[in-house]
Amino acid sequence: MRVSRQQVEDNKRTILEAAGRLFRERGFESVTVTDVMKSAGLTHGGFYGYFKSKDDLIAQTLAGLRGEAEPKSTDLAAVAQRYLSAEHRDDFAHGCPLAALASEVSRQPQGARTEMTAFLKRQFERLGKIAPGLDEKQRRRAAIGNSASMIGALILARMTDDPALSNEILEATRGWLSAGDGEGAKTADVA
Amino acid sequence: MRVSRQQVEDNKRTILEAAGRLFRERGFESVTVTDVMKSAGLTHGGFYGYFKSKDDLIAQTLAGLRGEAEPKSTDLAAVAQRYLSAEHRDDFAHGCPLAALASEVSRQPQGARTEMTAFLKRQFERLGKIAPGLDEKQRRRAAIGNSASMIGALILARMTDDPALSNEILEATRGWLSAGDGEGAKTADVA
DNA sequence: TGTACATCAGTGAACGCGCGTTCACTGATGTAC
DNA sequence: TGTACATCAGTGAACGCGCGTTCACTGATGTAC
Repeated sequence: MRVSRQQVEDNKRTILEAAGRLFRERGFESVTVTDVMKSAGLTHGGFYGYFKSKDDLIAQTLAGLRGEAEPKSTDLAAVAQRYLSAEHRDDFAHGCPLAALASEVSRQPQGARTEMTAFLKRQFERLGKIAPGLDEKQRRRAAIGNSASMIGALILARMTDDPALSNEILEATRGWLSAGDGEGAKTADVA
Repeated sequence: MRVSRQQVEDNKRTILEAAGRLFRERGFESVTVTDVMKSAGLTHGGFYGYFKSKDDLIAQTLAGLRGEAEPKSTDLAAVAQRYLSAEHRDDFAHGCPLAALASEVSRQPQGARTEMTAFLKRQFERLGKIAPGLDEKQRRRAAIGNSASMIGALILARMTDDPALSNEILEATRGWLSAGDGEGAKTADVA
């Protein structure tokens, strides 16, 4: 059942999209090659026509994140508001790959780690442009600090089985991030 | 080869300690029952004398974290300094269980999520006592924000395969956390 | 305190299962004339 | 443009393997007298 060249191209994109969703939902290990192919409307046997191995699929899936549309923002508070929303927390499949997969990537081979690192670097650069700060260096530091906070908060909010605590984590982190100095809400150095 | 009651007690503790180390190093899924038992100096067959299932082992291991000694601190900056150190980053086995396992716990059954939630609550309470802030509510917000930042930064520093970026993440987050207001290094609301 | 027996922690072979991967086959696509 | 043939994307059975789990057995521990 040979299919057209166009179909092959479409299928590869469909497979990568399915993998992107499934990996974020359930992690790399729990998702099988058969799961991904079925989700793309194919059978598992055809997989190795597209990818060298499951590891190759993982690396290519992460590389493909480059193409995903990032919501444009000129305001860091707006970014945090969206990132730390209940909707984002509850939508693993289309959410931030760093929050969903960073821990697991630590234990993945080279390819995956390199691709995810590239994604992280772009995130820092993107936030660095809209972060406050007197100079480049301060803006970058703010970009990194804000990223770490948002990603950490989202991971914790997703981890707990206590809904009230989950909401509190999102809300508290939003408030803490946007708190001015007068509130003394940052660290011991301030106190 | 029956062993003494004391030995049984010791073995259970040894198994749980081995599991705590291995799970943090490699994640729940990659660690096998055989790995844990071997690491405890036993064979896999005896496992089900101690635990109902692998899921039960996971839940009991997380419950056992309660007993781990937390370094005493009265200073949030000192906590961050230690938490965001290269040593902590490179020592999965004895490091923070939240940084190592929070993502995977999201996809675990009830038991694991409940135990990890209890651990997280204690962490918030512990930091709430030493966090700056005018009232209880502000201190709790600072405890949550600082926790999210530190955990997120550690996860990202462990994820990347770029050593320079990894160090930068730790250093930038430390600096960002302790930055006063004058530096305008927090969020768009400040700008 | 010593002895005889019951208990049961630990062992290692074996199980069923699902995984990643391979492969012979099929039939629609692409190409040569 | 039509026809004949070569190509090759997709299928589904089969593979080897390692996993979680079970179980008959062993022999040291614990107990009853």
